[in-house]
Amino acid sequence: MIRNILEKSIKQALSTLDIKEGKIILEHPEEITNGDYSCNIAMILAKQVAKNPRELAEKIVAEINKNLPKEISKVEVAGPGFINFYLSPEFFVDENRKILKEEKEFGRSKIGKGKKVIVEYSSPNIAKPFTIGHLRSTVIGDAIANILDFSGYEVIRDNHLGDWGTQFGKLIVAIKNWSSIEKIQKSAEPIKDLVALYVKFHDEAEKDLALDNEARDWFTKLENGDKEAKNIWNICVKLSLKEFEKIYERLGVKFDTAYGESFFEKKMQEVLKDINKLKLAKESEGAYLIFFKDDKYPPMMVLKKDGSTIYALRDLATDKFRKEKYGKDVVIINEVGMEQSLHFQQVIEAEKLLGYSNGHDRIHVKHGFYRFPEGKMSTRKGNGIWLEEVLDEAVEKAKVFDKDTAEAVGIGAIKFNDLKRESSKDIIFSWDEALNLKGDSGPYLQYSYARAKSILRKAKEEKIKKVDWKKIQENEATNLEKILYRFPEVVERAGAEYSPHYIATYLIELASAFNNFYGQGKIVDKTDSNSPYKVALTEAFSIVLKNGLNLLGIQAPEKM
RNA sequence: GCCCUUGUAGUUCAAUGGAUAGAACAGAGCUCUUCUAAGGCUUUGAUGUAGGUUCGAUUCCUGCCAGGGGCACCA
Repeated sequence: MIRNILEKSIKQALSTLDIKEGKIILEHPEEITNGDYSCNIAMILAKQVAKNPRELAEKIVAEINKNLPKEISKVEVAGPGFINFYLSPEFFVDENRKILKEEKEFGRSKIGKGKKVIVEYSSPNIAKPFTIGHLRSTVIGDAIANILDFSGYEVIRDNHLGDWGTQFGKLIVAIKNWSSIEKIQKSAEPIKDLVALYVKFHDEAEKDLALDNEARDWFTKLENGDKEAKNIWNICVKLSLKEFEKIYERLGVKFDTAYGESFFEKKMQEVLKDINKLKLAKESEGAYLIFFKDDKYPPMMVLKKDGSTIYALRDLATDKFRKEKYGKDVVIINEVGMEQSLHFQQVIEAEKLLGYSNGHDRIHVKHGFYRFPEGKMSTRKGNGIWLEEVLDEAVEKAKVFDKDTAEAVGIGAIKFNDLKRESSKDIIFSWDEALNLKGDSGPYLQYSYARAKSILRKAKEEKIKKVDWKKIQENEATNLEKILYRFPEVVERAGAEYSPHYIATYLIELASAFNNFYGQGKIVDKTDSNSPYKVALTEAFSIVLKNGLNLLGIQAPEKM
């Protein structure tokens, strides 16, 4: 990569000047007129060498100039002591050529070669609505998995279904009291019925305290393999999975594995044995919990006072299983909401104590809530917005422009709206914002892609010649070229920080540069000798944009 | 009470300790006989507050103010 060439150049200059090198940071200046890369090393080292920063920078530049790599056309000192690098036109031409050659492989790297990673995401709860709240984990987790896969990791995508827990006791009680499992099976909208029952349970339980105990009993029965309980549970799981499948299909999300929590039911005893062996847990108020040294975190419950298990223990069992199945070096990433931060800190700490984890192989990627003016949404109160309705509405809105691509565009809009921001922050949900088809949006990217494709079709019709790479004489690279080559490093950063939004914001910048390029004059023009190169550039743009959209899980329509 | 997290134009978001804090939407003004106007161009407008560290702070540290989340039998 070009970064390495620049770094080497700087290092060489520093060593001839006999300066102990500091950390070399290369960044892109915000103003593109300030060069393609900028280095602040002189300002950092100035004090150490007792020189003023500009003076030092000048010396470094003089050294670099003595042995200037062909990729660099100019190096200069600017501002308080920045060293700015201007890449040569030949470099950009070479990059474009590379993009056309590598096509959908452009941006792929081997950073993660030989490393395995499990990305756990989406993880909806059985018999609960798939709301817009689940969208975040689904979409962000999927993008992270795509990015890591593209970076050479062996990625296992796991949907950790919430198919176990006291909630099922509640559901069984509700079904038995106010409906029947047969009725639900016949229903046109079984999940909505189940949710309604769940909500009703909570309303009734406020008046009738006996219901909660009944629910606990039924969950215990379920854990003990009671036939009736198991049957109801099985049906609920099947109905839910069918519903989820529809959503995943529309979102274009796939999983490699979907071990529900129930799968770990029998594996928890082993974890308990490990805990006991190391004497990590103590009894308190009838329950059984792990206490942390110096109260680093609040104690974590593993068994309830009635002896039944709780999700913390299931999570430990899950990770123990993963380490056994995929090897102890596997990295586990949980894409789960912020509100579970403490839980994951506790789980990870416990896994360190248990020897399941070294502490670096367990990562909680957090995301904020979708927030509404009324406050945090809650399935319990029944005011969550169903994702299906949001998708339908988005698709409906997209039909105004083009019916054929409405599904891809509407869903692209929703996904991009989620992915474009740093995930840890809350999203204040507004229909206008989420369904926005203008500006910094998924449709803007898709539109730009379709437009580029249209130009390429036209170029073919007009029989524009292929570029003769040897004959290209460029004096000044376009802004589009100055952004295109950065894709691989953006992917690298997005992967390193588990942050798809870097790709999202990059793609917007890229598409803007292209649209500006488009606005500057004809691309397909037989009378223009530069036309072949402009067409090649358009193609390079379409390739990079498509690769980027793929990573975000957003479709790129050929026509719109 | 303790812990975590967030405060950037009217609004929604960017910004690897760097240069004149970028976009988009909304507002004002241009721009389709031309490969897609879901576009392009111009323009108005912002770092909650008080300190500290630093050559340099939206970014790091401390206090305060304001939002959000979590803290034992839900997941």
